[in-house]
Formats: sequence, structure tokens, C-alpha cells
Amino acid sequence: MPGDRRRFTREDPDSRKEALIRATLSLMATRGPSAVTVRAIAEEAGVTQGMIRHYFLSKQDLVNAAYQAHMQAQTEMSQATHDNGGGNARQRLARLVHASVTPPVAEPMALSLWAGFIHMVRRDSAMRSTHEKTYLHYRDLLQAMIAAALAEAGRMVTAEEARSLAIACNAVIDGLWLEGGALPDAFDGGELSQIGLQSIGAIIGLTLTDGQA
Amino acid sequence: MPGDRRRFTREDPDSRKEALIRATLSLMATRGPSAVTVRAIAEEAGVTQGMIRHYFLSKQDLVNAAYQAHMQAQTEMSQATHDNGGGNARQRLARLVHASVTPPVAEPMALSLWAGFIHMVRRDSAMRSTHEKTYLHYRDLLQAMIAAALAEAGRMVTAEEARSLAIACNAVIDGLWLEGGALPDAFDGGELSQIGLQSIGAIIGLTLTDGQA
DNA sequence: TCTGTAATTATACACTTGCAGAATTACTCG
DNA sequence: CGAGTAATTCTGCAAGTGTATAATTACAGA
Repeated sequence: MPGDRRRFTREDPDSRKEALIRATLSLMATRGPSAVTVRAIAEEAGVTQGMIRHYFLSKQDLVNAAYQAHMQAQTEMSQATHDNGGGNARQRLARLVHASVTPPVAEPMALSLWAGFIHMVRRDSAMRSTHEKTYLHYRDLLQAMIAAALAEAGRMVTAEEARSLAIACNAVIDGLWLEGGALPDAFDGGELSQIGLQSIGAIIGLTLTDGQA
Repeated sequence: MPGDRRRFTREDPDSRKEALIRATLSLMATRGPSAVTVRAIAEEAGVTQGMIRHYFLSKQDLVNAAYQAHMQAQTEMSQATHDNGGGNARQRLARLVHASVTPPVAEPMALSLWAGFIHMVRRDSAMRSTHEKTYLHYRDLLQAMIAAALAEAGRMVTAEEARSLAIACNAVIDGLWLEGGALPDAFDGGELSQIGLQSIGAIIGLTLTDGQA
């Protein structure tokens, strides 16, 4: 009998891919890597499982695409924070730090995603390359902003010093991001941001907390 | 015919459990959560899969036990660093920081383990409780040592200040631990330790790097 | 040495997994 | 309107999963 087959409409290939990627990320974040099955992805995306291999070479290929999409989105979020608005270099650095340890960048789901992907990153060279590129891109951005803020205050630093400072500040940010994501209830609202600004200020020798609470 | 069945010797229950736990951790660290199957665990431990349910209620029960064993080992490692040797509070703090961002605490496998467990931690309340306890234990230790080092230098801080400093220093340590584990080849030997000591020194306002390279 | 028993192995089962290909349907173009 | 085609659904499959239980074996104590 006709009609017992599920109705469907043809959609734009890009929007179908995007739906599958979104479904993959959602499952990975909320229920972990073990829940990322072709059937679960398809259900979450509102299609049948055949679509995965129709639009991607394999499930792993879809997962890789999802990872890249996630990393790109994260990069663009921090980039936007960096570009937007005026102020001097010191104020822009403060904004970047603040944005990096508060939602939507720092949230439990982002941490879950990161954890879910990290062991694939170690084995898959394409994912590893994406990973390193994203990480170093962020750190370079941070290093440039630190150097600019210091120059603004009349302090010139060597590239080597700037690198060390960037690694240190990046560690503070990553650490707070990690702790906020792992124990979301252990910190007051704004506490992590406040601590981040103070510590990074202390490390580079500038005050970043004026204008804050 | 007799003899086509695999030979075995009866072993101490504790050593069998330990072997299964070690196998679980090894698989989780090297090949990720998806590789942690009853058959793989059994092979790694040199037994047949029946042993898992003979010594544990379920595979999940074994995984929980492995997580607890790992966390306890990590705690004991930092505890040992803290207790050992003399020196003043400032020097002991420096040793703790150094130990926390160098092997065997900070290494790629430890990061993989952490990532593999973290999404289970979110759902399983027993694991979550272990997680929080371990984390807060370490942070309290750090906070006490920071307060002691400051007191030694004649600076008294309120509990609130000490808490903030401990969170910040913990973030530096976690961040360096994370970066060292995620990109093991991106840093020179001793670089992370050096950066950690300098940054934490800057945050709390003490010099921790004398006697270092 | 022999027997009892618990440790260990081996086998079976129901279920899930990723993947492949056939069947069907919605839309495009003449 | 009617045919072609590609998107989508559907069904099946071999391999792998955790668990349950039966079959065997090593060892302790009489």
C-alpha cells in the first residue's frame, strides 16, 4: 500500500548536511561519543539513516565535518569579540578574556564536545591538524593583543617574552574554561571572569579590571 | 578432548581486579572509550571476558572502579610531592606547581583518560562525587600552601582572597596540564614548568623561580 | 588420593552497530 | 502533463556489544 512510507521533501544539500552536523554535535555534547550513532543522528536530524552515507563518505567523515564546523564556530566567536568595538588595546584584551571564560564560549556543553573529540584528534591526522591550527591561531591572537596592550603602556617586549606571556595567559583562560565547564555550580556568576582578569593582569603587569564590578 | 581448553591458575582476587582495572585504564588512555569493550579488557588483562562479571557487577561497575583508582593515584601523587622534603612554604609550593605540570602527572595519557571519563562523570552521580571531591581536595591543598607561603612573607590574606588566588593558580596549572597533554610537541622541555612558576609567582606576588634553571 | 567447590573458561543469546543496496517518491525539465 | 532522475526511505546483513549461564578445571582439605 502506498502512504505507509514516510513523506519527505527534497531539501538543499547544504541545509541537509548542516542538519546532520548539528545533530552530531548535539548528541556528542549532551550524551557523549557513545550516543553518536547513525540512527540517533538521523532521528535528531529528522531524517533516516541512509542520508548520512548519502551526504558523507562514512559516519566518521560526518564526525570529522562536525568537528571542523565546531572549531570554526569557536574561532569565529572569539574573532568577533576581538574585532568588535573600539577602546584601547588594554580594553580589547580585557574583553577577549572576559568572553573566553563566559558563555557561550565557556559552558558545560563546549567542554563535553571538546572531551568527546579529543581522543579522535589524537588518532586522526586531519582532525589533529585542525586542532593545532585552531589552538595556535587563538594563541597568536592573544599574543598580539598582549604585545599591543604592553606597547600602549610603554613597555616593549621581545617575541620570546610575548610568547611566554601568551602561553601563560592562555593557560589561565583554558583552566578557567575547563573548571567552569566541569563544575558549573562551583562558581558564582562572574567570579571566573573576575579572577581571569585579575590573574592575567598580574601576569602581564597591567590592570584589566577597571570598569568591571 | 581435554586440553583444548585454555589453562589457567587461580589468582588472588585483588590482583585479578587490579589487572582488570589496569587493562581498562590502559585501553581508555591509548585507544579511547570506544575501545573499552569487555573482550578487549579481558584480552589486555590476559583472561577471558567472563571474569569481568565475576569480579564486578557489570562492565560499568568496572569502569567506575577504574576511574576511582585513577583519581586516587593522581591524588596520592600530588600529595606525595607536597609532603616530601623540607624547605619553606614557598619552596614547597614551587615543587607542587612543578610536579603538577610535568610527567608523570601531566602527560598525554592522563589527558586522554580525563577526557574519556568526563562525560560519564556528568551522568553518573557516584563518579561525579568522586570528581568533585578530588578536585576540591587539590584546590584546598593549593590554597593552604599559598596562604602559608604568603604568611611566611609577612602577608596575611582573607579566606576569600586565598580562595580566589587558589582558583587562579589552579587554572594556570590545569591550563598548562591541558596544553602539554594536548600538544606534547609544542613546548620545550621544562618550558611549561618555567612558565607555570613565573605566572603563579606573579599572581600571588612572590618569586618562585629562584633555584630553577 | 579423592572429593567438593569456587575460579575460570567457553558458549549462547538478544540487541545494537555501521554499511550496503533495492525500492520508492518528490521534484525538474521537456 | 509525463518521463527521467536524483533524493530519500526502507530493509537486510555481517560483525560486534554486554550479559547470562553451562561446562570445565585448579586447588584445598579430609
